[in-house]
Amino acid sequence: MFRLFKSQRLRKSSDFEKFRSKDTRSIYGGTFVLKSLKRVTVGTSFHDLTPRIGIITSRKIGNAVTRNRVRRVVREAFRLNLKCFKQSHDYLFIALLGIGTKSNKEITNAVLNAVKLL
RNA sequence: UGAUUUUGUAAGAAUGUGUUCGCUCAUGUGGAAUAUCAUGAGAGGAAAGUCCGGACUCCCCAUGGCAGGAUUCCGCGUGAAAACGCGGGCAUGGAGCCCAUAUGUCCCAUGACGGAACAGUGCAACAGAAAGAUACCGCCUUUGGUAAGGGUGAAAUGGUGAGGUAAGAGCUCACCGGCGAGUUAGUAAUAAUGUCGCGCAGGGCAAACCCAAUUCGGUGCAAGACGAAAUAGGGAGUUGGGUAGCCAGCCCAAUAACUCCGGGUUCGUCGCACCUCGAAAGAGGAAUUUUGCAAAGUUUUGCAAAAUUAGAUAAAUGAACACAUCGUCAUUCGAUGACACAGAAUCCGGCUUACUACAAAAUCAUCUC
Repeated sequence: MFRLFKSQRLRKSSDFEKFRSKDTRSIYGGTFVLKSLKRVTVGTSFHDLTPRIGIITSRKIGNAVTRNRVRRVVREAFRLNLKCFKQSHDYLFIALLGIGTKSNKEITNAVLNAVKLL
């Protein structure tokens, strides 16, 4: 129920390139930007319809330890609150400078608030 | 007690236990899957910087020359090599002792520590007349000579005394200092020298070019191999091409080869996870942990058995809650907050840098007896 499959993560650079299109909705959350994009689905199975997420943590936000932490926290927020994310949509989380000082709970709550506005 | 250095161990978003969820890999359940279940494993001393050296990879397994890079006191040892350890020498700096007819001795620290030569070139703030060739004041027999005196400076051509001179000067001499040769000591770096020679014809920088000796083929896992997918032998140019920066040598080709532009694809597997052998099943070995036995005698050794050996790829090693274990600091003294540097990316050995706590050892400083 709360599993996170590889099919629920964006793993190809072509998936990331699609977020450059005009249909992308984005919201600024202080220390991050969250983008969403409706995906063209072919099948009707779970893996075809499930929302997917990609996380971008550039070297600007800190060293490898903080980047790892941000990735894990955002992934965990996505996994435990999958119902908040729309079906057959792709989401892109871009971490910005200053996110390294936020605690795990602060990041989780900020992400969930941003998803409701999208 | 404090500081520094070295070594070791890891630990503050901690550790342990439990509950709930989750990730990666391996093995198993007849086969397959992004399904399911079970079992097991899953970040560091620097994983970092990518500075050296190697394994391994491909390129003509790599020969000669040029160019280019690297190294640089001596001896011994460890090591595949880089590098490290020990001892010695020299230079510079500091503390102590001795000392002024002196300039030694000892301890500590630091050191890219070959070469400044009738090999060559280059560089140098401020002050100063002048920093590599020069005359500001001064002195003299004044279109010139003079480095003794003054002044500047980190540094002005060795010091003291006498002779000498127009005034001066190693111009000459004595002593001291210096350089070279010889001799002696030492494996050597080097040191000593009442021997011989040289008046000492010019300072610093080689982490400036350079010179000398030794040494180095290039490429780096985005190496490289295989599969799948995709596509139009399209256009232009060159005439041998490949080949390390270049040349030679070497290899291949002869109507094809190469370069550029344009177009397409831009996925997977292996490499790659302790090692070796094997097609595979498997066999042998290594290391770690636990248990048992034995020996020494109190944490080591040996034997036996069992288990284990990180392997991701838009990046696994995690999240929430409860309980237990505590330490330091701050505050509003219920509690809350803070508590190092930092995340494997082909693998090893070094170096360097970042940095917290604890333990041990050494050195130094201070205090007490």
